[in-house]
Amino acid sequence: MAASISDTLLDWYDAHARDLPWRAPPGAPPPDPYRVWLSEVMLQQTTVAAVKPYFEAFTSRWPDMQALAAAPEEDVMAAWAGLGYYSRARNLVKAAKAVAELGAFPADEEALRKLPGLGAYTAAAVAAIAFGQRAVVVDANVERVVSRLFTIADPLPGSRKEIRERTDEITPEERAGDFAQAMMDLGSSLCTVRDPKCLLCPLSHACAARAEGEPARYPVKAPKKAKPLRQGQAYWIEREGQVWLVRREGTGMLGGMRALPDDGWSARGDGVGNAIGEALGLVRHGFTHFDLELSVLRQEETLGEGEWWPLDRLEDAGLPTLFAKAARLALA
DNA sequence: TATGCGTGGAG
DNA sequence: TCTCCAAGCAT
Repeated sequence: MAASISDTLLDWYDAHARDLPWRAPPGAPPPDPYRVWLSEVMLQQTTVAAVKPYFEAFTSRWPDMQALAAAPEEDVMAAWAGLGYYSRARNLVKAAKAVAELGAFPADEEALRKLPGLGAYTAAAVAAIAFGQRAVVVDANVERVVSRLFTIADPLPGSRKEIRERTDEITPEERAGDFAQAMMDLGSSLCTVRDPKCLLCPLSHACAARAEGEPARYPVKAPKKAKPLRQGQAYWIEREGQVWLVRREGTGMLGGMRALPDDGWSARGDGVGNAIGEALGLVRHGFTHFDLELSVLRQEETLGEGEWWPLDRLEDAGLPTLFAKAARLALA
């Protein structure tokens, strides 16, 4: 009888696993759940290359859950600046406090799922990778690999139920964490979106899409909408080597992050855009669901509640990328 | 189920 | 330059 998909993949993983800062070698005892959790949250919709320096910075500054739970939220938000999806940082702080309160990291998928910021994927990944439990881990890599293995022709996201069932069928009872990481390594290195490298793939013999001849056709995806263009203004208010920064409120766009004052473009669609001032230039920035053209204007009077921030420490303010671009333009 | 939520790299 | 999209979650 031919080796199972999971056995074949685990053999491949034992030989080819990537060495990553948050990962234990194949077959080794599981790494610290705190590090697994932190890495998994950082990796949500974010590339390994982008995460690495943030993971090193966070684990140096806050080596364990207790340290993170004791950190002021604004420090964590500032340290997250540039990584995107800032609700992750807000939920990170909440989850750290909840775990500190519990006294220990929840050790099963159901309990993990209750922590803020842990959805179906992350709860399963932490349960499998940090606690050695069998869990069905489905991320975008797994969706792609499984769609190809079984030529699942229904478009995403409608095909998620079938993909999950198929993933469950091929997930082993032992080493489910290594299996999940192997699937993700396979998806990122060989079974890639555009140019799958089937000649190097350990699962090509079992792959229906490979047999069909056009594996890149999978997964089929529903067409996406065009992004609208919004326009807005931000204000550069400088005095005696300092700049006026506000902290954005709430859980919406860039919520909790330090920022330049603006005209409300994020909440209203387009901003009010009626301020007069020296035009410093235009910043273009793409968000997930719209593109923004932001005019940066010099103003003299402070706007809203905020704080004077020294220009020579502006790097430490933790400005999200949009406002970091605006500041760069103002200081050029 | 659909929408809001960032950013940087690949092709 | 432009389009796609990555170890998704919350509502």
